[in-house]
Amino acid sequence: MKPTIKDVAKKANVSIATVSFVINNRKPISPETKNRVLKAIKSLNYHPSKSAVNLVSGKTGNIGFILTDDHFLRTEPFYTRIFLGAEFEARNEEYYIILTSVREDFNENDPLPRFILNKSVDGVIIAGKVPLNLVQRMSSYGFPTVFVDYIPPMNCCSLVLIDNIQGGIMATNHLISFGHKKIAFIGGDIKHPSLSDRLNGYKQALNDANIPVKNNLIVIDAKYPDRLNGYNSAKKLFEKNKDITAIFAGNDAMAIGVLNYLKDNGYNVPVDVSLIGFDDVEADLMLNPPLSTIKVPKIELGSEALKVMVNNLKNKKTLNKKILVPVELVKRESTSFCNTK
Amino acid sequence: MKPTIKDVAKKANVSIATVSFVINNRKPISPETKNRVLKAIKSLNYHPSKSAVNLVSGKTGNIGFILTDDHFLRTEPFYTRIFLGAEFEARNEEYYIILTSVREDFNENDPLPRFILNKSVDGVIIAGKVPLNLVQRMSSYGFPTVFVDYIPPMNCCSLVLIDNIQGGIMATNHLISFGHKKIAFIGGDIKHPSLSDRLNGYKQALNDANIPVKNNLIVIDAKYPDRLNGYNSAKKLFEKNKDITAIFAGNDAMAIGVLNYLKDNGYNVPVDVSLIGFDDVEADLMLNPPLSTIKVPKIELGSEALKVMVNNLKNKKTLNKKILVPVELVKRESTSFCNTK
DNA sequence: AAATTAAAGTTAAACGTTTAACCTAATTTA
DNA sequence: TAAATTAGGTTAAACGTTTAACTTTAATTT
Repeated sequence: MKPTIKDVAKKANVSIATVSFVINNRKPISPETKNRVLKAIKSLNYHPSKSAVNLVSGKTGNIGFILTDDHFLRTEPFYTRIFLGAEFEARNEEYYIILTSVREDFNENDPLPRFILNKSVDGVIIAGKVPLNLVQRMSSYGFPTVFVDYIPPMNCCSLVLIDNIQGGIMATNHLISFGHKKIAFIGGDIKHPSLSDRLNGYKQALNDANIPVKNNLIVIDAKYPDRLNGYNSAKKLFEKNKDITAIFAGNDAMAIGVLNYLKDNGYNVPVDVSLIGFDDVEADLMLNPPLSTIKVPKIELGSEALKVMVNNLKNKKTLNKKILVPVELVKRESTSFCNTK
Repeated sequence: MKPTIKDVAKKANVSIATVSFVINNRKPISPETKNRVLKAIKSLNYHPSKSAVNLVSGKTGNIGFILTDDHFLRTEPFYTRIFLGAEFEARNEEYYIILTSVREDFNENDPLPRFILNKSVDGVIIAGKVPLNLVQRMSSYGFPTVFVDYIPPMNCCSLVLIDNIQGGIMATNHLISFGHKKIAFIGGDIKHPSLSDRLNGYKQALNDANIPVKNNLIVIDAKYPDRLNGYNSAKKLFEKNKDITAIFAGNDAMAIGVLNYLKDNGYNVPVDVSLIGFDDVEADLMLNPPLSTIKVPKIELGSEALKVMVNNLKNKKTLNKKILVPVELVKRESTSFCNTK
């Protein structure tokens, strides 16, 4: 039978309250007593019953984690990494994470995640863009909520975001520092805040360097930022502009498409054209040349989200905190000095 | 304040025991009373406290799910799909799944997953190959355990496995049915049970068709079944044998490598050589031609594992049940009739 | 030296369920 | 017709913790 606090108390010859005080060190206990208790705990291999603790504390000790199926199953382990970061941090904080996914087309007929309905969590972390309907219906349950890599339309919660503007600046500055002046930006649907912020960073960096921002060097009409659209956007770009020497792609998937286009059309990367992406995904290293990029620290996004959550939970007040997680320039082989003047 | 069973009892004008009986329908309750209770539950939006239920039942209502980091973060969403299948099934069974990952090099210095140490789960599902040390140390905790897609060295637990032999037979028969006789098998490290079973299926199908099994048509010396090794194995194969008309690759990753080799060397697939893989991963559809393969139902592996788990939990006896989940032939464009005689 | 405070414990209530044991009235069985 | 069973409930104990309230002894303050 699993030992209980009573067994420990009996063995250490103290009351169960004393055992509890030792475990949670809430009250001064003499070193001798404390040692006896600790020894008893160890020898019995005692662990407090979570249900009992939860019952009296009114907490569940669980944190819900929601993302959409397609984010979870995405080829690039982006959101899975975020989850892992959160899970890792949860170990320190003694929380369990209950992961669940919702369909991309979640609607009013779909039931909310079970842990919401049954109130089996203390708070909820939402990663990536999720259907609006979900966010709206959840809000009435009043769970402390942290969004990661997504800004919900309502101003309600703590946010953990990628510092996309700064990343855009860094990527562009990296190209500028190599002497490039004809720098293009290729991004997908600009309604996605991440991409538009990266574009803003691009513009800002050009302005700061007194390089004029030209609209014909900006291709942002693709629906979805994937490889194929990267390829097509590059095509569109180069058919009108021959003298581009550097490209900043809104993410690595598009950058890979751009790279394929450049290769197919006889451009040498980085000798003829420098190319930098954004995200830092595994595939970057398999490329020829390996892709320079802005590294997004996915694990940290997750662990940061969990820290914010725990903080909100401890302070009882749900601050609408916004955290911008810094990104990092990763210089590989796809960027180098500008050869044309 | 969250409503309790007392609030429901008061509102329905019955004792709390009656409410409990209605919820779990353990005792006969008159229709009128039952209705009053149900109505009260609904109007208060009452949900039983999980902690309280767990405390008295001695169960946690949680199932632990363990896999290694690299399996979780794998580019192909194989194990994530298995998890999703389990999670989905868990919804019906009213269990929560607590997912955690361990490092590939998990050793005696690493702590066991928290939910094991704290006994916060009723059972554990282990997906894919995990370090032996983990399995050994866990076993002393006596949790009901179900392994998915991995056969641990000790005979101890329920197993949910892919029917690899049958799949190997199906793939080979598919090629045979197209008139092929010179059929090669390319697999990686044959110590992995999945691959060796697929090879066994291949041999069995050839035998049944009275086609001699030739060792020079079997390449199984690659360390790891990935694309690169698929490419190299194909090279090795074709440098010695020119008259091969069909290839069965042990998994899709290797098949993709094989396809690349064939293209690089002027072979037309499927006109010159038919090619079939195993797994059915997303990348198959992006190929030219799309790859014929044996589909492994990942979601079902997970849901099956959860069903077995729940069964073990309910019957109190942990049966060492073995389940072989059937696979399915997916005919695409990479296989067709044999053109040489 | 008396009064106050602090240290180190103990006791018992509370958390929200389930369930064994009990009760009453109505129905069935012999 | 008396006894036994069944339907439809209630009461109270139990699950394993935390914590407020209390006690005793020792140390500190005035």
